[in-house]
Amino acid sequence: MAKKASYSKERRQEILQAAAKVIAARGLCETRIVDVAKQAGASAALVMYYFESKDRLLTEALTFSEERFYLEAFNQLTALPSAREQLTHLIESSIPPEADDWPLWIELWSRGLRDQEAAKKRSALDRRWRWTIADIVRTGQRNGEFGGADADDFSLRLASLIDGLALQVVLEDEEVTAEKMRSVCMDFARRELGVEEVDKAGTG
Amino acid sequence: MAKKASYSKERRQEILQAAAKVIAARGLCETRIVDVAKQAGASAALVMYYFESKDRLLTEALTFSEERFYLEAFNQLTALPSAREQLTHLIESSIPPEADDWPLWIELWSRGLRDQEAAKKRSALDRRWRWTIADIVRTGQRNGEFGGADADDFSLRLASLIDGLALQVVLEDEEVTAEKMRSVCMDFARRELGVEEVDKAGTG
DNA sequence: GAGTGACCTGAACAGCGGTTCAAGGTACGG
DNA sequence: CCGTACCTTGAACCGCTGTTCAGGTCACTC
Repeated sequence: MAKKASYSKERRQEILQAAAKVIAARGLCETRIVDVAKQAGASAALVMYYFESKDRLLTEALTFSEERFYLEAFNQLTALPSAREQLTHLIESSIPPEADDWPLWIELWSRGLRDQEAAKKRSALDRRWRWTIADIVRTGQRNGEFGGADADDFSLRLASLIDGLALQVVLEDEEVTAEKMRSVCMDFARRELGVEEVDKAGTG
Repeated sequence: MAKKASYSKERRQEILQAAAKVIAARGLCETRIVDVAKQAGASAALVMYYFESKDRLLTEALTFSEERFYLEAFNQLTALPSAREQLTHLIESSIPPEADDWPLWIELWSRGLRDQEAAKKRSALDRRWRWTIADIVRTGQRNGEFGGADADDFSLRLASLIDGLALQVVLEDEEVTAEKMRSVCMDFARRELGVEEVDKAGTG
């Protein structure tokens, strides 16, 4: 209703990106508007000019950042020729610390517990992520790369596995290294779909 | 070194429990010392008397609460006669909303990103949880209830799956209901270990 | 060159909330 | 009773931070 005109879209996005950076560094609780403003090379008042409140800024920053991550990942995927390679790349790109936005996801989870809007957006992002997996699987099954498992079931299980494992890796559980996460995920995919790991085709 | 004598152990625990309750209700960021004090039927100054700072209170409250949860769950498990029933119960007791401390776990995760102490404690708790699963599996394999899979591998995969799925359920993803989580976990266990679901043996 | 509207800021406001402190119970030993 | 040690509190302190506001710059129009 009382939605303010949003003015310069670019400046707005700069602030969102700055906010995401600060959140990733300091955490949601410890993020001050002044920090965000400094990071964006602006004044605190300007941040308030673009966002009605700190609350809205934070929620938007988190979802904006995850949206961006998804789009980039999706873009990279479509450039790959085979479903096998796509799935391998998807798994690879989920492994910390190369995948560096897990901290933001975790903050989004905790925010989603009380912020209805954040919860809704998070669900939507995750659902799209699972659909992406399922689509890869279906494509692979259609052209004979993959066998067996139901695509939707598989995507839910793989996505959950990735979430659970990445959590351990990010929080530095000694028993769950990035390498361990990789092997567990790839084993899982191989067993369920009959995929062979794609050797990272070398430089020319 | 400069550790204050901790005085009345009971009062201290009352405060910790009160803190956990407030955190679960309001979230970590929004938890005020006054809220905790009110919940514990005490003054804010008393909370400061038992804990050097708000920071320490929060971290201790989270880990204390999870420790309690684990002990209770473990206790229930040992009362069950067969490995099959133990595993089923373990899965059941992880499903929200019956399992009601997932919000606290999520807060602990986000806190673990920056609080070294919280991260360490979380890792330890999770490792112990996985060992518990692995022990059940080994017992079951020894007496012929279960077959196949490597116990440690299985426990990591099941625990990760549970984390990932519970997350979706807690954050109310429409596609992932509690029932869905149950069936996915049980299917996974059945497939990997050859378990049949234990019918909840009725009231004798 | 006055007017307008988008963009931006420094400075001040306001009140919240962690922390401190001086002091009042209360129990117990001598 | 007096002393002491633990437990508890109301009240004050004070720094911090979200938010507001009055105004300033710039570009562009008539």
